[in-house]
Amino acid sequence: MATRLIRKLGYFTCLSTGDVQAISRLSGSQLRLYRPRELIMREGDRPEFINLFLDGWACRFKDLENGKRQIMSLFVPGDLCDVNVFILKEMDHSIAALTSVTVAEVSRSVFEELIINHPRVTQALWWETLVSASIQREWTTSLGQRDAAERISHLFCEIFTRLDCVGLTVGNTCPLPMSQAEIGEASGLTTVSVNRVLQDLRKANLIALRQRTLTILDFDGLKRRAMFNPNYLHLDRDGDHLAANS
Amino acid sequence: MATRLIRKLGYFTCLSTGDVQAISRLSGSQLRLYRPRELIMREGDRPEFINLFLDGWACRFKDLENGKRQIMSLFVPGDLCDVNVFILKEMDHSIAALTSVTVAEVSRSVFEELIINHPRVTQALWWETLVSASIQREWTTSLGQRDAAERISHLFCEIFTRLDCVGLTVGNTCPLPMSQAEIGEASGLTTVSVNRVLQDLRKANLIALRQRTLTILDFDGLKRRAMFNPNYLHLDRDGDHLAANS
DNA sequence: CGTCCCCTTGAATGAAGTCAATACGCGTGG
DNA sequence: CCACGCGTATTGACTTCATTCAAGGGGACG
Repeated sequence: MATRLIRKLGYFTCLSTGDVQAISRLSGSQLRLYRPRELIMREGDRPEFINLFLDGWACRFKDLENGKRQIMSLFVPGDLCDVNVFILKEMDHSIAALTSVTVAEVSRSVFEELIINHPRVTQALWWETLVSASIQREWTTSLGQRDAAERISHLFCEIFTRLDCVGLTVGNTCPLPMSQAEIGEASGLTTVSVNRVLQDLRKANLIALRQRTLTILDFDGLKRRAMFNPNYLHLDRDGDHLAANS
Repeated sequence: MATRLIRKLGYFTCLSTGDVQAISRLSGSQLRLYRPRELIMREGDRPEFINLFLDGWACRFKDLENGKRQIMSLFVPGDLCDVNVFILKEMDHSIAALTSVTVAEVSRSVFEELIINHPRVTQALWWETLVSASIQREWTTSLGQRDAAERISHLFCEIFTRLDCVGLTVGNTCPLPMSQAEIGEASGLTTVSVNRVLQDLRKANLIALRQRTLTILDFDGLKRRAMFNPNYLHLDRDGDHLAANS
């Protein structure tokens, strides 16, 4: 079921019952399972579906000629992979599962049927697209201007907030199913640096992290350390001012 | 006139005469002029227009609490600033002019009229949106995995290619109206580092750069130095495979 | 029991940042 | 016309943060 997505879009606007049902129908699309590290889309592929992530984590990444890899973004349950990708002839990067992953493969026709008949959902998906772009810009900012500890702290603040709005946190804990190497690939650091930063954050009593579970012991402190401002996630019911038009 | 945008969209698909006329009408929107360094949108503003850049360069940027600034993306003539931004309640970053800038302020109603009546233009604008997102991911990759010389070389390759596809290059030269400090803000480096990298690229006979004009003396060499693969710009007539559906 | 992956730690190295001084080009106003 | 100021570019010396290299430890699993 697409409950994660529906819950997330609720941060943008109030969806009607019909809207909710229409979105639910997306997860009636062909489901596909991937194992950890399995490729979901490969650079050069022609995109044929919009992947709706129902369960598990995945990432976009690019391998460079010099052997380095950058994880450019993360997918968590409730995320959609590029509304309207099939407009592009081929993928310019790859997508891989980080954990076991379940996706619904939404076809072009199913998607178009949805947006033609549900203008409010269309708006909500636009919002989702704009937020994804905003997250990507924030990652650019992190890599450009934040030091190692700030980057990782920021990443953790973002992940916790994103998971919280799809109901995947428990108290001050959330899953974090990434190895230190993968955290490094996402934050432009080496495994060794990630490890040292994590030690520091633990010593400062900001976080605990073990067995792929993150506990945020001092969210305010972590936010301060990260210079984290959640405004870029646009979770404050952005859509309300558009209600009159719907 | 919106000739730059029209020319760019031509890399995606063949537009009909009616499509072209409809896009041209966008530049009949309220025009606005900005001077160098003037703010075009401010963090916290409610977006009310889609800015279509007709002339001059601008940038998105974010100021961090520690006083650092990251330029997250560049706008050159023919670029659109966030199709459908008015869905967001407020801007999470600012946009400033780098040079003197002319924009057309496209209102929500004018924009909606365009996409309702011109499905092929709608597709082309989706393509533009997806390419912008792709560029943002490439910047993330650059900042995460490329060293100083590679970042700046990559930036130059990208800028030249983008300008070329809107007709703003002359031979192997193009405008580059950014100070070394601004190049640094875009590439996550200090002015001093930018200066040293530029010396190196000049000594290697890859580029010349003076008076805000970039000359690429050895594009292949520069691409190699940058690990530049233009696939992420999707300029190879991506739209052709969709022709049957239009 | 051995292997593989992941995490941890120390020491040496290196890329980019910081600090600081100087030079250059250009427009303004005396 | 020249002096001045301002923004921009350049250069050298020093520092620092993160990387690299290398080694070892722990846990899961066949």
